[in-house]
Amino acid sequence: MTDNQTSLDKKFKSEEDKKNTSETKRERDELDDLFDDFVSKESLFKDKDVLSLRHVPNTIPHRQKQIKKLGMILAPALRNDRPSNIFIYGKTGTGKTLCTLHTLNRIVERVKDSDVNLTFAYLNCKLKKVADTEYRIIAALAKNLGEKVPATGLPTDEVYNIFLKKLDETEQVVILVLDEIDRLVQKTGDEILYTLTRINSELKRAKLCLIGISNDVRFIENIDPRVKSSLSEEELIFPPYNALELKDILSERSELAFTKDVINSGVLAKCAAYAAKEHGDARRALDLLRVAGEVAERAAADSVEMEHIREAEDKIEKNRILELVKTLPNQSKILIYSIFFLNKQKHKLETGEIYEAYADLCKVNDTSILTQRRISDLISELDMLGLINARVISKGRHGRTREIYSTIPSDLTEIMSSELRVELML
DNA sequence: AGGTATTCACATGAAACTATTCTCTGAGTTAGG
DNA sequence: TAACTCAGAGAATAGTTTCATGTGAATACCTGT
Repeated sequence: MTDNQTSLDKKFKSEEDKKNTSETKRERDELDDLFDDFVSKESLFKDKDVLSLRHVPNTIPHRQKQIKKLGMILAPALRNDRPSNIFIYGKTGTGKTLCTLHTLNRIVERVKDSDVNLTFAYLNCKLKKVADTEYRIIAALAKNLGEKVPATGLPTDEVYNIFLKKLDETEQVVILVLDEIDRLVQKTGDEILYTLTRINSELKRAKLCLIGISNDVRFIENIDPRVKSSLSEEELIFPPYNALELKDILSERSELAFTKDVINSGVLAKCAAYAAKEHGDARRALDLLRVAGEVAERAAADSVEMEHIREAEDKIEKNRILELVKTLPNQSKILIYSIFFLNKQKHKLETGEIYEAYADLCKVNDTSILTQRRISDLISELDMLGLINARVISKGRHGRTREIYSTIPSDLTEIMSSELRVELML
């Protein structure tokens, strides 16, 4: 056992010494050239921001129907009446948030010069530490109305009262958008929704309208029926975009984002097809286009070609995995590092050997060692994330175990391994 | 040969424990009247 | 005296461990031919 351990230690250590040698001398002049090139070359992009997720475009193709309906539902606000509560659902990247914000912005703009007092608050319930508990939601809302509340220390109903009081101070219509509302309910239960839907009966002057946005269609089915009926007075469904619609969106944005003739329609179609394959997610399509543009620019090409798309696809996927691994808890990082490491010598691994390697690594890293039971669960989690492939097999007399191997291309595991090693101080 | 029992090496579940984060409370402090 | 802060108590929660039980098939062991 101990022999085994020290040899493993050595192996882990020996690899990091290999590469810190040759790069320093010629770096400087090359870097100068690179900068010169970059400055002299004209950018492919006119305005890269248009392709970013934050960008709110002026027109939203293929969503007129939804926007119109939203507008119709919200229109009573123009007359200082309370619009019906709305429940919106649709998959990610189908423009739910975008359309909602667009419509709200327009309506607020419209109302600006009149004497109607209309505001809206947008909260993304997914954001940790911002809006993922009842207290935080209310606190965030109160802040939104210009009321200071301490981040902690007050009873929830106290904050609630502060919020109520401030809200009712003036005659106004407040539209509250709760994005990813399913996360909120998942974490904290539907009590808060009940409170919020009932709030209007306690208000004298102000009126509150709720807009709930959810990715999960089934979400509305398993919440309190009282909440259900009052939250979804109106329902709005955003279907996924198909490839043609995605192409329209892309071409519209690409005209704004790129300089002329950089992109031909074949490339756009390819982007759209790729994203349509992934359940019509416009966000992905735009991302892909942006990265492809960057790749092309880096390759000093005059236009974005198919191969750039392919490369971008690859790059995005790699980034996604990298991001995933980076956000893993420490123990899982050690675990996946040991899997990567063992994978180099052997394709198919078993729980037992991984656990041994993991335990050794923990000792090296001076971290507490979790039990095999827990590791077993962590392995399942990694499997769910798609970082590894694990399936239960029975090897007869030799027991039952999981057969485990990494699904990540080896060049990427190399990169991650070295990053993890630095991070974990192995 | 065919059938049954054993055994391995974990998987899977449930309950108990722990550490961390949230809420709440009341004492102390501050500021305004 | 009301409003505000803040430390610390208690509740809720997530992450783990402990204990118990389950699993599928290669292998060992019988049994009767």
